[in-house]
Amino acid sequence: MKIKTKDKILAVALAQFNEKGVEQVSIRTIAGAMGISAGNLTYHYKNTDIIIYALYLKLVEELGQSLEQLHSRSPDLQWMYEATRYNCGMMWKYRFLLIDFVAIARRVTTIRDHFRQLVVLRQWQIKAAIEEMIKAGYFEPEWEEGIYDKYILRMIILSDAWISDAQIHFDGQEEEIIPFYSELIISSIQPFLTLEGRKAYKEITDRDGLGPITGYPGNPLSSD
Amino acid sequence: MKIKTKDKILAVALAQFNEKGVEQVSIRTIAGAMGISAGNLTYHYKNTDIIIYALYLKLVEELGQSLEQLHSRSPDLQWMYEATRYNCGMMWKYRFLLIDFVAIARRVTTIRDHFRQLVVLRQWQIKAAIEEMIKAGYFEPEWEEGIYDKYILRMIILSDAWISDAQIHFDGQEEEIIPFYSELIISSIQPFLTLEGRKAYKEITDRDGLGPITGYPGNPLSSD
DNA sequence: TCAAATATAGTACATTTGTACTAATTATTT
DNA sequence: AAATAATTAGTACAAATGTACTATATTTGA
Repeated sequence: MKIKTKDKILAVALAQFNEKGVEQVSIRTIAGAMGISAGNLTYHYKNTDIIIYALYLKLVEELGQSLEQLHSRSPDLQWMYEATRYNCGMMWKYRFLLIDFVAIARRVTTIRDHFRQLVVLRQWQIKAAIEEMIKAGYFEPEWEEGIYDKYILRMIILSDAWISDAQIHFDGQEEEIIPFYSELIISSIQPFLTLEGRKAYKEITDRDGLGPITGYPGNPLSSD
Repeated sequence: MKIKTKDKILAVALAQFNEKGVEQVSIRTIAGAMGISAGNLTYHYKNTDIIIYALYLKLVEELGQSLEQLHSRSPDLQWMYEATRYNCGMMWKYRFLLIDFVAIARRVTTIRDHFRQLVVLRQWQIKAAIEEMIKAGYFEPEWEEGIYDKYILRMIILSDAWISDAQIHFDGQEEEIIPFYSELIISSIQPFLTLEGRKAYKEITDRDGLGPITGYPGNPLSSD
């Protein structure tokens, strides 16, 4: 019983944050949607900042769990594909955090510091995976200093930014969004693949019915 | 005299938006910084939304001017480089718009619709430039359907997202930010270049002293 | 059971924000 | 110079927000 209310608050808050954005949600809107008093809500969470922080911790925890699972396997293309897909889903679940991240980081500085470390971790991880796959013959060896470092940075930025893009360019059709953008992110490895890498990549994408981009609304590149 | 106040309001508002974020700025904070009354400010701009919209129009106009200039030349690598550099500077000047874009688009729906069209335009433009450069032998011809379309989309997302990334990972050092990210964006063409393209690219970056990434704070990839 | 801890509702208050208005001042125009 | 328009200051108000507090109600544990 204890835990139930606290968890429900987080769930309702998450839904409201995602739908309306951080600034449009207050203790009172959450309490109102739950049918409890605002005074009661402050008993559990003093203000919205604390709720945001709690949700951030949940995201980090869930991402961490996926990392553990994936860490047990040796990284290959399939691994990269699954990891991206999974992370995109997770981020979409907590999308308000990424959409308003700068504003949130300004309000809750702990999140900013923590996130910085997270990014560093991700960089190491991807770097290791790529090196592995160069050895395995899927990725071209680095033909000039620093190209993979830059690529990793671009990929990480893209991994956080696609949600904002989706929020602006799609209206509503949730089911299409995650497949679309996870493919877009994954496809950034294409120009680095060897011939063998391309073959392996094609196998994976064919299996999942991926191909040229479609469904980007109002898009001249979109083949519809 | 007439115009002066209106323009100064926009200037002060821009500075405050960039520094504190959209939600922390009100008619009163702007008026306070200017030393005029809030009542006076509402005479010129009824509320902050209208100020935001005015600033958005200014950004669009300034970007349009750069497009015109660049349009008179035939697109080559040098052109792409300069365009990126210029656009980055412009976006940094109006960075609050991009940082809180989703929140702003929710508040001022006109901006959202307008921005969607803008993105479509940019896609066409880049697509045309790339086709040109494939013909010129700088870019590899498309070895699989759709790779350039996806690349363009990734590049556009990155072009809007780097500012948020900078806001989180850099503290203060403004001078470094624009060179750093404009190079990061430009470098995304590297894996698509032919041998000849690589040579041309190297010439450009060498001239400007660009190379492997440095200066990304707390970065394992950063060579310091 | 019955005291203590936990949870809930309700109220009140200081701040802030957009908005609307009035009155005064300054520029412009005829 | 007089009249008109444009600009500015100041005030007031309703709505919303975080915060703090009190008073019940409910659960828990000894």
